[in-house]
Amino acid sequence: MAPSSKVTILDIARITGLSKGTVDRVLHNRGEVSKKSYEKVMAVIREKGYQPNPHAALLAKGKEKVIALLLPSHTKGTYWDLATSGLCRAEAEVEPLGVRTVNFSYDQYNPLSFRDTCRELLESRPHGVVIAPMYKEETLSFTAQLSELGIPYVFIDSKLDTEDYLAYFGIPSYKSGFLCADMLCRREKVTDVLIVRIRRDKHQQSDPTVERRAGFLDYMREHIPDCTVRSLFIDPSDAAETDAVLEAFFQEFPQVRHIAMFNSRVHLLVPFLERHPEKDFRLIGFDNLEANIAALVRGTVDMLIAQHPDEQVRGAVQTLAEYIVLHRKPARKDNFMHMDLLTRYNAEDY
Amino acid sequence: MAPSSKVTILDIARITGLSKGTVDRVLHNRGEVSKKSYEKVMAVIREKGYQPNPHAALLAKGKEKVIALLLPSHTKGTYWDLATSGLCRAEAEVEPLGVRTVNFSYDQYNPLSFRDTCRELLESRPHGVVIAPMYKEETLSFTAQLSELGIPYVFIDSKLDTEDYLAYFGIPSYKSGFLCADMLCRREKVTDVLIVRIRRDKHQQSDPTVERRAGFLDYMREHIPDCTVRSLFIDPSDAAETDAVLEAFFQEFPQVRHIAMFNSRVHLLVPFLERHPEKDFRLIGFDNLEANIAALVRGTVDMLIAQHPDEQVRGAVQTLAEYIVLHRKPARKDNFMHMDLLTRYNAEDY
DNA sequence: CGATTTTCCGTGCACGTGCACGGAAAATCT
DNA sequence: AGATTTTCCGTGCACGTGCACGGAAAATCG
Repeated sequence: MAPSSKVTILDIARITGLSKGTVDRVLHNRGEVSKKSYEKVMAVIREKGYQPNPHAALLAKGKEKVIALLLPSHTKGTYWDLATSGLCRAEAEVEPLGVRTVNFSYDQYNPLSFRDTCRELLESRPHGVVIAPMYKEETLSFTAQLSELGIPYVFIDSKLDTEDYLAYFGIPSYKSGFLCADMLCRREKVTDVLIVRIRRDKHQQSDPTVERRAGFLDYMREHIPDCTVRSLFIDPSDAAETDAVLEAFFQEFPQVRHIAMFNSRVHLLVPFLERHPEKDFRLIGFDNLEANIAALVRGTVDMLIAQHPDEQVRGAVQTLAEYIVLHRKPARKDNFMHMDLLTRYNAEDY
Repeated sequence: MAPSSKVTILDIARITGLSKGTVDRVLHNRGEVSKKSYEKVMAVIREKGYQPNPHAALLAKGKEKVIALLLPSHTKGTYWDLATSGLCRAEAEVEPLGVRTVNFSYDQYNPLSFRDTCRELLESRPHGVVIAPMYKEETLSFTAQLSELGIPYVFIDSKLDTEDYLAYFGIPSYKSGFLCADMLCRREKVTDVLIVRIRRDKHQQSDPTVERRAGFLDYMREHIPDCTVRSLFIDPSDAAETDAVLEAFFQEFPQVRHIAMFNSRVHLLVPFLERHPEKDFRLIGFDNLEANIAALVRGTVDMLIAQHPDEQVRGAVQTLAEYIVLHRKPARKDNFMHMDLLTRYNAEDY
């Protein structure tokens, strides 16, 4: 017999001469089966290739599974807001599998909030978890608890070196920095580059921007060793100070035209840049926030590298759902996603 | 009562004082129900918001639905081969919905083959169809037949102006030509450009490359009006002739360094280009074929615009399956997908 | 040996829907 | 009026699995 998917539990019962109850016990190996019967059933399963019918299973047990999402709170217009659309699609896709999602969002600048949210999440006893890790230590202890409870989890955005995560969805951070440099400097003579960074809490240790910067700097060393690279720090919550810092910098270094950022706050520079159109700045940064796209289309931003958090969330939820319900292992553990290059001419279709 | 999804047919039967059989007849409006009963059931449904349980339905009727794919035959290494991975993923995703896919591939250079395949497909009476239209007239008569039979269909790659397609997945062709020009010419002084085209059958009337060329030329007219644009035709099946044609051209116009192609056969130029590294050509073209990616990574090809047929197929199958099984209408009819820009630094992760 | 525990297994109901069958009530006909 | 058709509706089984319950057979004990 070809291992067709038409083999039912009852078929196996008939063939082995046992009852469906016994076959069921073997399939879910919950004991109370003699060795002889166990072997007999297993032999038939191996030969005929039994595939459980997910509909019947779902219908029988009825209870829906729930996937918890542990993400930074997605205020409108911020990076994590981009994930929402993907989440909606994912919800629609896994709904027929009897899976529901629940949001647990935390303040990404507050490690205490992260820890509290973790506890809350654990108490809800979900069947699977999607994590965007921001704090290394806290995440590690959290995933340890998940493992102990046998709850599978998937990383998105960045990952940690735990061994038992089910999958990871994100872009290769180091390479994205490399790409960023190439896009800024190819076909142009560049002698002076500015990197604008976010002044932030030191607590945050699991940050892809660190690796991006490393990739960027390696590219520069390799391809344009005599180019000067300078850094500047801004405060994301203080627009006036940002402007002042930029003014002061370009007063001192008027020859600098090329600017790179390794996060999604590109739009913070836009007011300044648009007050100085004569300088013909070239700014490149990350992520397709609405404000960034708008500046891109206006020409103020030269290029964006998008990492599509919506696709990451969607992939994560889908993978987790299939694993929980159908016991299907993901094809790849590490799913590195496209780094999309956005210019004013291909940004409209997101 | 909130319109929770816990309302079953039996609930409705109890409330209306009728039996589940009658409710069932109303739900599938297959008659044999008095007006009074009909209205009573409908009222309850409107108020309580009945949502059928797809598992029970699928389990009960058992029979699987089938989606037919009408695509050009995807020989290994060609454009349509790229769709295969997306098809596999789609198959896995819709399998729990009880949907199967069947391939009907045709020779894209032979309209007769297209017509024959259409007939064959129709005879198999699928529940839904995915079409990549290559021949306009033939496709129109085909979709007309589908409409008559009440079979929903989805376009991918390019679409026709029929009104009753369920959805479309593809990239905006005109804009992709525009983008192509910008990527070739931004930040560089370009005075002379070559467009390499495929000499092909005149029958083919539904070809996105036409619109891409239009977008490209419009960009040039708009931004670099004094740039000369030349054209060249090659035969995709004759490598020797291709080389000869190219040699002759660049003998005559040695100043040309920038080359654009609006299809996936970029790799056909690679042997010639790699014999002349001293010329420092800049070639830009379409689609992430393995051969193209390899040349991109080597630096022979400067950039590729990828349209990800795998995602198109996946979206098409998914949409169709949800429509057939769950009667869920797609969120958008026209789904314009990303145009991905590929360079040597972001091509590896496909 | 009989009594009791343990091991093992079969039976039967539930999940929610689709659909065929047959039968009661109403409408029409003779 | 009774006989016949039409309209309408309820009942019951099937789909494949999960799981609880109870009971037979085997093993252990006194």
